[in-house]
Amino acid sequence: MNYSTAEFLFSLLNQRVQKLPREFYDRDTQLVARELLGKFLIHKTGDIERIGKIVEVEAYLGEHDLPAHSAKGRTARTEIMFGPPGHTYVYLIYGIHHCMNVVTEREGHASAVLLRAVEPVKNLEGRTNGPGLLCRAMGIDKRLNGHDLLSDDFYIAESEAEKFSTVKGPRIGVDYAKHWAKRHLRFYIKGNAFVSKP
DNA sequence: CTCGGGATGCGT
DNA sequence: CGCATCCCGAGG
Repeated sequence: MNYSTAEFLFSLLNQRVQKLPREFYDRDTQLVARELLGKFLIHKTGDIERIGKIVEVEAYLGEHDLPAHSAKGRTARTEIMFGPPGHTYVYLIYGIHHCMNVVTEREGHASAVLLRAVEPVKNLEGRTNGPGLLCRAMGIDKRLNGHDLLSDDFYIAESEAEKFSTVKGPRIGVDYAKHWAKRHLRFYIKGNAFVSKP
């Protein structure tokens, strides 16, 4: 695998990389979504460490947000979304692909941020520009549902602040959701080549 | 229990 | 645009 520009930059900053604290996630979901851009998703399995830089996300705003799974209420499936912030919500969609979310805000708020795309930094194979592709490349599946992101094997970290512009727009694949479909709850790094649908 | 549909991705 | 492929949640 090539020593990519992103990996080179990451190695330079490696000593300063810090795991995001619980308080990061325990804030307004749209704010968390925007601030997740540029952060590093890190997953260690065995002796392999996979790293991707988050470049595209979507915010899902709790029980009243029609496309949010928590809009169905508290069920076995959505229980994680109603739980404390800083945990993962991973589910299988269309029987094929996995999607990864980060639970936000206080317990009971039932909000989350969907990770839609990452830029490969380390040990990622295949495409990463979509929620299902991202999970495949990062080795993420339902076994990681409910995982605490303050753990040492699966977490999100920040490095030195990187300058970029953020683009916002309607979420993908929720056209059925009336006025909720029109809200600009999707955010991505402007000009980044790994965004799913620029 | 059955059944309809989905925060996707890929091929036609 | 069709379809893979399975889980979920609603309804009987």
